[in-house]
Amino acid sequence: MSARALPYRPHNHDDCVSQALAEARAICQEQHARLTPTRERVLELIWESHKPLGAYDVLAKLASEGHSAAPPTVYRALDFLQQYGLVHRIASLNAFIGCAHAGEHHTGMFLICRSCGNALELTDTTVSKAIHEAAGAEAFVTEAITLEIAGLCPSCQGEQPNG
Amino acid sequence: MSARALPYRPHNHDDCVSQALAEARAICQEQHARLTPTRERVLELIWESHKPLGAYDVLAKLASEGHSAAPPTVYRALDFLQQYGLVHRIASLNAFIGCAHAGEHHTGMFLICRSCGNALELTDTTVSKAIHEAAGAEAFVTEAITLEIAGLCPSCQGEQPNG
DNA sequence: CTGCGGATGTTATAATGTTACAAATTCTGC
DNA sequence: GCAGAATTTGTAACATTATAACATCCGCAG
Ligand SMILES: [Zn+2]
Ligand SMILES: [Zn+2]
Ligand SMILES: [Zn+2]
Ligand SMILES: [Zn+2]
Repeated sequence: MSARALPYRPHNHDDCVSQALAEARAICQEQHARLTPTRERVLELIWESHKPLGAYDVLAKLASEGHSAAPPTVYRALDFLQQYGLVHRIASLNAFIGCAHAGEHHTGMFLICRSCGNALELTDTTVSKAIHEAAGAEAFVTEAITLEIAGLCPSCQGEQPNG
Repeated sequence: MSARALPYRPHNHDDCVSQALAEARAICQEQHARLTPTRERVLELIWESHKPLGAYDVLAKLASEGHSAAPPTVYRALDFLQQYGLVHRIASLNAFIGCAHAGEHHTGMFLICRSCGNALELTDTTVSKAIHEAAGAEAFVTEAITLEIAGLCPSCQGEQPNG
């Protein structure tokens, strides 16, 4: 598995998509989960870019391609994809993004550019270890971590320092 | 300024409230910001417990005490309070909680118990340093950090390990 | 008094997410 | 293949969270 492209750098994004879909198929097969056409299409739409996409944006794209769809269709697909670690929900944006480390049992940390909207998923053991230790020091049992960093990506610095 | 009580331990919570209000008044005076009755009352309601409170919960409490109020009233007060660092928004819960470190220029990290609902705000320099370094390694300019840990607080462990 | 700016009131609406139940599809044991 | 069970999908209504737009009030400077 090659290194991931940085979202805010020009890159052949079709590779991102096909790699994500291939991994998804493999993971679902291994886990005996059914990556149905709707679920796969939703995953593909989420991967259309590296910008987190709202559920209703996905819904609109589905509708625009003739797929009769209502909110539960999308939310169910997204729930499924989250369950198998194929997408993440970005709580601070009410939006969803494809997981860049599917199947790797990781704690995602997202760098979200407020200018271009792209999000980069990182895993950093120093960070997650520090978090677990801080929580452990309070005798708290960690189950889920939401870590989202808003700011400016390298490409957007200098251009518009302010909104 | 004494150490804060742990939210999930029995404590004299009136002290939490009065300390928070006193700090808020001091901060607003210093910053030439107007802590109007509505804003102060909203802050007080947020501080009614250590559980994050939804905007519409605040609204209901205001209404129940005769204060004619609509959503914008609450959201405006919450915006103001956030702006002056007196409350935090918990993105993963769509809820708000009083800041335990008002005026201290900090990055809050929240331990949120899924059983009792209480949230503890920590500041941990090891964690924030690790986060800033990880973001810096990607040449990302950090502006805001959302860090919310869901799990079980000490008081709730053992009782109901599952939902 | 008068005008100005911040704060609030009021109504309506947008955006996000869920419940409930019916219909269709897929799987399983035979 | 076929009956029944389980999963998935369709559909309509609804719940929750948040904002837009505009009128009004209030404290204060001139
Ligand atoms: Zn890409
Ligand atoms: Zn991931
Ligand atoms: Zn308390
Ligand atoms: Zn705080």
